[in-house]
Amino acid sequence: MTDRKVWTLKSVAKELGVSNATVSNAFNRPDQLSKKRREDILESCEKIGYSGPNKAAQSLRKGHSNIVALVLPDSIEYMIADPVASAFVKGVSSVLEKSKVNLLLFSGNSDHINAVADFVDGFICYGSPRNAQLIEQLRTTTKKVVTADFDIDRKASVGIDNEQAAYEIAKIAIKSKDDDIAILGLRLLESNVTCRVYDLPNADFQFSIAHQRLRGYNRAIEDLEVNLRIDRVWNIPESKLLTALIAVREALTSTPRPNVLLCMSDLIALAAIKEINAMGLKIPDDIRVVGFDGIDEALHSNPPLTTVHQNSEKKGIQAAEFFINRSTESVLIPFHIQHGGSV
Amino acid sequence: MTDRKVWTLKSVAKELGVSNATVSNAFNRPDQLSKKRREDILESCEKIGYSGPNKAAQSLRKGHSNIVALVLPDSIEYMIADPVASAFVKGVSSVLEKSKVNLLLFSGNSDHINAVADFVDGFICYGSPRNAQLIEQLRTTTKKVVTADFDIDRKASVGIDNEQAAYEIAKIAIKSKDDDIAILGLRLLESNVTCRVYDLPNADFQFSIAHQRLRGYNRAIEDLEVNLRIDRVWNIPESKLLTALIAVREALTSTPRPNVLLCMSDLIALAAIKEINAMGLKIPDDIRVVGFDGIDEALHSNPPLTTVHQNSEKKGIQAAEFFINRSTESVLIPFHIQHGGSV
DNA sequence: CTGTTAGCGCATTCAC
DNA sequence: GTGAATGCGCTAACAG
Repeated sequence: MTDRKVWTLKSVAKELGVSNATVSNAFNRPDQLSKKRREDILESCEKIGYSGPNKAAQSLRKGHSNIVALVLPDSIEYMIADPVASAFVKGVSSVLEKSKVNLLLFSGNSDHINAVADFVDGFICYGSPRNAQLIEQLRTTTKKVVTADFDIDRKASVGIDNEQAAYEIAKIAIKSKDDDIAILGLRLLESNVTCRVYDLPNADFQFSIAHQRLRGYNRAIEDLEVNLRIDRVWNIPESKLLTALIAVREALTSTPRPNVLLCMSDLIALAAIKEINAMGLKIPDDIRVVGFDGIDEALHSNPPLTTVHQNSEKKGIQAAEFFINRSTESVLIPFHIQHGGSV
Repeated sequence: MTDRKVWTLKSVAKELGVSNATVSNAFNRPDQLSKKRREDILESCEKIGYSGPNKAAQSLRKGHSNIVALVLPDSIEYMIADPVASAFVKGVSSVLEKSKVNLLLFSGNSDHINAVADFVDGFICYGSPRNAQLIEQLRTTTKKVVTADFDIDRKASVGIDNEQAAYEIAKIAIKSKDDDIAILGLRLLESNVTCRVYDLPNADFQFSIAHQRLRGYNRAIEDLEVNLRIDRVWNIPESKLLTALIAVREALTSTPRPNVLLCMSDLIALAAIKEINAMGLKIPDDIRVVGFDGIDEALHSNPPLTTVHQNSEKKGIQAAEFFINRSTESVLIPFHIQHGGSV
């Protein structure tokens, strides 16, 4: 295998007997030289195997790379397992691909956006990254930032009205003042544990979608004048069946057994439905269950899940379009209640 | 909002009254200066808000970036929808994340690897990219390349013995010399159409996994001395239920109706099972079906699918490890027959 | 241990 | 239209 010469713009210019600028212009600024000259040069480059200016050097010089980093809430593996996150990524990538912008996947567990910040034109950030330091880094970066399901002041964002959605679904789930409600929360706490939540953190975390949803539930609970016992709120650290199952079992085996389960994700609700069926209890007669997200699987449970449907793919599309258009807007995307048979 | 100064190594050096090299060394080569000096400098940098050398410039200078491009067979959206591809990506990302290497997703529909080649340390290429030009570009790049389910001469690769696997599963599916076999192929043709295949292309395409599997099927067919009619091979351009359904219907409505379906992916086989059930036919009595891949859904069809199980996630792990270790090996990963009730 | 120098590969002035 | 010069931000080699 003969090692082929590695061309640079400079060496190409010398080879062709023209100046560097001319070669550069041939690739970047057609108006700066005659058509014929340009075509000759491009043809020669093709022939010798020079496929154009080095993009890394170009990026250093021009200050942009045509790459955007998608900051995920957690690991890349987790994103793949989570249908909601996958749908978002799908939406983002469809827009970027059309715009010929490349996508770098960035784990929410990473230490520092610096590892990629200088290579990318900016960040699309989906949900609050597990490593909270990234938030501060994103807040202070000079690069473009669009967030989704999560806000950083003065940055463009897309999301839904989580509080209102939670309020509406809770109103549907709760039918009587005597209902005994349990809330299966998703990432209510910063820590990675599945447990009951007695005290809620005060800080930034209050703005997480989990807390927005919790406020919605609570508002419905107050409106309907029902009582929420102090030991009825659980934290689940990630939206996974097996993780959710732990909290589900705790809730279902507590005495008295709650008869309304407000779940902050469909995956949690589906875990609950499975467990309730396994226990031989009837949904919705013995227990009512509502979810959040509207994933496909929610249509196929027994009974189908009543849930908040949000269009994650569209959210991704919107976020990517905001990025491309350098928007600084914040929008709320519509959601709707999807009626199954679980209430 | 006060615009904070954007520091460069040079401006920081001037500010601190030391030379560029000293600042650079403080970040990159601790052995080149006293501990105290280093700590002082790093602390000052922290204070003024300089978070270290620009990675893009660093990469231009050093020649590596700690980013690897994962070249997908098709769009990113398609990868997300395909459980086999997702599992592969999951495997790759788990290894890269552990090694603190960043992942750029690169669509197999892209025009040219140039768009990212100068930013990345190399490519992991999963399956033959839809845009065949990328293959040639990958062949001639000077960057590191590892391929999976697909080969480029002289590059490291991981895969399974597709021909042998296809041979074994076909031997299980075929039970009599009188069996009437149909082959539902995945990407047997380069073109994006769902249709019968009468002639097979000769060129490079012969080395695709589809053709390896076809050879396996054919070897079993010859071994068992059964006859494969000339109009019994279909091409399906992508492993999707709806796309597969078209070919499935063509096959099932042809006269005489085949009684053995050799499917090159589980998704295709599952489409077939669904359709056969809908037609009121019995599996395996009326028709036998086998798949390829061993995805989770194959366990839950009615009846469960008999298929070739391959560990895609492990394949991803292996590919990423090859990349990290600069391996130039080619390995075949074991597969096994997963017995369901469909034969 | 420190500072100076010369590029990494390129794009943009500015004269001609 | 063209070519030389400057610098994007950095690091490695070298001299001190």
